[in-house]
Amino acid sequence: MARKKSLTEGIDVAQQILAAAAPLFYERGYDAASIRELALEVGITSSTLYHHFANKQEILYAVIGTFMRDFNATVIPILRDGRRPPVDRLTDVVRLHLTMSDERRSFLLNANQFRASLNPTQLRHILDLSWEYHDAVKALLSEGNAAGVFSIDDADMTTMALLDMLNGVREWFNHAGYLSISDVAERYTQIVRRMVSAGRT
Amino acid sequence: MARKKSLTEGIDVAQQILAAAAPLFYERGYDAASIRELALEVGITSSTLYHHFANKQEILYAVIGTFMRDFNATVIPILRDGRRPPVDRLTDVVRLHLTMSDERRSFLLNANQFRASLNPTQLRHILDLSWEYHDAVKALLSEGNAAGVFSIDDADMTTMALLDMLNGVREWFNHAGYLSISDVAERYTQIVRRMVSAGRT
DNA sequence: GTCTATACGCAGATAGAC
DNA sequence: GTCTATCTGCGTATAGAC
Repeated sequence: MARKKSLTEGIDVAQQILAAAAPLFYERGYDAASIRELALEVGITSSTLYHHFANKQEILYAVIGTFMRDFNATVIPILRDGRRPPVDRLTDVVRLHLTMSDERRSFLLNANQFRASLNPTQLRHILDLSWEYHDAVKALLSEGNAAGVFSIDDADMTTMALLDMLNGVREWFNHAGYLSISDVAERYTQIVRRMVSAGRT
Repeated sequence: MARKKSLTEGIDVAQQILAAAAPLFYERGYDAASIRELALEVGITSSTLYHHFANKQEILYAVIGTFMRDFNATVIPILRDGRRPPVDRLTDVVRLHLTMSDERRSFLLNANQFRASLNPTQLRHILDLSWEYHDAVKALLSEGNAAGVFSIDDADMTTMALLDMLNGVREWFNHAGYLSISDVAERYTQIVRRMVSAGRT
């Protein structure tokens, strides 16, 4: 008879390490979180970690990179979907950005916070991913502006303002509060529409 | 004949420590920055640091608290100056927030980043300072809304969005870029006016 | 109020058996 | 692929002389 499998059995160990590292780095900080603590949470020893990753820095890089790639893969196609009205695409992205960065609090677009902990090559790759998203948002704003459905003065600055505002939410949003992340998304959608002067729906 | 005084002579050593600690903590992170490194930069030994502060955590607390108190003392009177039109007060605060957080990059309103490094009492004091500012901004938005010069749906959310957006600037703003902080302030003022639907000037 | 010397622990990382 | 054992250095912090 086949024995019962544990929940995590069969899931790649490297994946488990990343899944444990993400919230650990986010909550305690990269430097404050120790390799031993991480190993303990995964249920392995710290030596085993080094079989899967060359060093601690590579784990950080993998955490940030993996989540940002996922995020971009989800969001960028929506931003670029020319068949839909710009306002609708913008609304969807506001909601998705807030939802994803809440569910996976370790997701970092403002990876700036970890700039000092990554080597130059790693940092460049991360920033490239970040700019991919930024550029797609900016392109949508410009497109809407050209089409006359948005009215903005400076697409670059408006994009920065929008992204910073969305990234800020997970810092203060608390599940225990009276607002759900969905409530916040609804209110933020209204604010964003004002920012781009899209009028009321 | 009185001997020539060095620039820093006579300035309180504790003040010098804070002035050196602020950028160090900001750039390398609180955990990554060592007490020895800080001492070296001030030109004293690490032992001497402990004559002025009980421990490293107290230095962090003093850095954040000092700057936030200064900031509030400058900005809150402007927000509450009932003799001036709400739009003017808001514009001034956008500019001051950006200018001050650029000049003193270590100034942290989103002190959330350091929540794990402060003890509960310290954190509470810092968050109290943060809320003082938040509340003053929110009150201004509500006042303008009631007076009919602003039009916003949710003063709380708009305040959070506004502050996150302003705090975000120092993360990406680069002196080497083509925009000065004053240029950014001008563009952000326009964006903020749209957010509160204050119309064009 | 500043120094020299040092305690003490824990960090990241490695060697080598199984 | 995971373990036990361990290296080595640096971290915060302290003792005590001047």
